[in-house]
Amino acid sequence: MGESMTGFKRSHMCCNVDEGMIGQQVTLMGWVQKRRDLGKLIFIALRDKTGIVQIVINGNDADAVIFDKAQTIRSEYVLAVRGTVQLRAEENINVSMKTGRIEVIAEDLRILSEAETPPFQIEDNITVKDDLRLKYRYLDLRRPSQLHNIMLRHEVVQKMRAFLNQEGFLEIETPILMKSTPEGARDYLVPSRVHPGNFYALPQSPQLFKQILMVSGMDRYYQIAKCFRDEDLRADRQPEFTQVDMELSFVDEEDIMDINERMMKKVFWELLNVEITLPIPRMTYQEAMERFGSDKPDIRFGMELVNISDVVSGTDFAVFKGALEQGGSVRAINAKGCGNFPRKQIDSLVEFVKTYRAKGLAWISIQPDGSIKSQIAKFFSEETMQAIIDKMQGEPGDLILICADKDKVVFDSLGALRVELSKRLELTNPKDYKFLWVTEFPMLEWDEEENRYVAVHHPFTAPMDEDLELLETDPGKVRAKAYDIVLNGYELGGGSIRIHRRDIQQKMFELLGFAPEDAQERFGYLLDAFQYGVPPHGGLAFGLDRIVMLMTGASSIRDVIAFPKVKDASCPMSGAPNIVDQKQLDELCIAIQEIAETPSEEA
RNA sequence: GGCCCAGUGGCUCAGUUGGUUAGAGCGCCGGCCUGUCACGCCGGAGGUCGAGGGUUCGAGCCCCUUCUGAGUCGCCA
Repeated sequence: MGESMTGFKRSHMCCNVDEGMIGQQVTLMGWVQKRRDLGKLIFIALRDKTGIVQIVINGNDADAVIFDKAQTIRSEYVLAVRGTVQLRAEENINVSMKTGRIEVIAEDLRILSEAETPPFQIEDNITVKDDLRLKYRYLDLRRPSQLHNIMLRHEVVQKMRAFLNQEGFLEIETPILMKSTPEGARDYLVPSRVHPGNFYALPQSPQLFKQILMVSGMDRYYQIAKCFRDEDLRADRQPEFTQVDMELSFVDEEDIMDINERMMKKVFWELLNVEITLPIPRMTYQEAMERFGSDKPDIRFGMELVNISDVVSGTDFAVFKGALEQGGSVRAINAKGCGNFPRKQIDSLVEFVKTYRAKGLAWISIQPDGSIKSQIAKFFSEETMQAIIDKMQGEPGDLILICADKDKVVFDSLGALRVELSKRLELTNPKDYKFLWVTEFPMLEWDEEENRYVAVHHPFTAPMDEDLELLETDPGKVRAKAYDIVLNGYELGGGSIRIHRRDIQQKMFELLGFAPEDAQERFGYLLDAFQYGVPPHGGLAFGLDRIVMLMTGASSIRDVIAFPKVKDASCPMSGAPNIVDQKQLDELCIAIQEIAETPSEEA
């Protein structure tokens, strides 16, 4: 059992003890990182959130009770230590420790809490499986790298708050229990006890509320907003995540991009010492797709897509011909210096693009002597092969990878392929931060399943003024006043200028296939608000988790969230979600259907 | 739901063509040690090889089923 800390009051954090305090008495509290027992001399590395300091218990000098107690200490015990700061002898200095020039000679010691041996060692550079780490997340968070991530996240939020406050924003909370508007991602539902059979939804974003705040005249709003989406997880996607959400009145796209890039510049400079040159480059959606096959391109490396449809337009080669006849395209990337890839590796690239529904991948390998190896050479004349190589600026040692299909498949496949190649070839440096604005997103996208247009962003996104006429004639071609901020291949945030004209909003609902009463039922409170004087407005929301992930170099947003969920959206530590009492269900008038049992042994 | 990878002491892994008693490092426990800091030295404990079935004289290894986890596609206005 632990001892009381009565009579002990912490005077310093472990790493705040320094050379200026030689001879001074300090009281430290923390966890035992390590006990090194040399017999009559015991060293204890004591750790708190600031780091580690060395405690010394000398068998000749120390009180026998203290020394005996020190011998029982194990890793992760919680201690209170009172002692005197001492300069280490020259030969005992540990230059790799912040406190390596000093140590604390223990005069009194309390074991505040004993500890079981942890299931994994509390130190960096361990490779423990994620589910074990997350089951014992409180231990995992003791590791310096995880602690650092959480601390940096805190700093990022503070910097952003400070910046936005200075720019005249108000931080305002919006409801967590809100109205479900089934459009887009699945909602998490919360049953209402007072209204049996009725449900709240957890917000996928505070979108409508923040627009209404603009109608209220709040002028500039932000919120560190928890958002919820009941969709499958990814390394960069959690069912609950945090957005730095903002909305501004009387602004256009330029104003919003300006404020946000200045905020990013400040955060990266003050926290990482990374200089971001403004303005952040911009690229239209169209250009991003054509050049990188992605609306969130990683522009740290080249290997851009090239359309070679014209070069192969006269071909009889069925794969290319078929793609072109169906309105698709033939595009390629030049994997510089990959001409020496063995067949097995090329085959794995072919398999890779099949994930993206490409039927295959044609390749041309240019040997060091300039000769050509290609599985499609037999279908083309030498002149055509050479024309392809010329267009791809192929040189000896290069590997040209060609995909022919519908544009979407070609873009998805080659876009993902260039990223995959950059990983295999280690072309990118995670400390290299290349921001990009992607602009002029299409406003609508045809949904084959639902047989109607759906909003690419959301139904309140304003069309570009020059495309207004297209709303009537060719809605699929209308571009939106929408913009995404992209960093190293990740969508960090996105936003838009909103529709504030009633006629355009109605047209939009019409195109999306909402009957007027439908729109009123779902979004009526916003439309009502819009009848009472709505300022032109727009906004943006950042994925805080992703920003911090990229800033820390973590490979998953789980590493920058204190208590993340795992792939099946459960929490390995707390065990959520769980089955609830029948009594709770009864109170909510909820009946659970028979859940199909997994075929148990002899059911 | 699809594809793919993984599952062997507490942790991370090795384990040959299917062949004796399944190994290593770290951790843990005990002993020794007054300048360690990845302490050192000596000794020790610890395994249903994810689970079930099959093939075989013999399975950690081969086959089938299944569970768990990771990544990804679908999905994510």
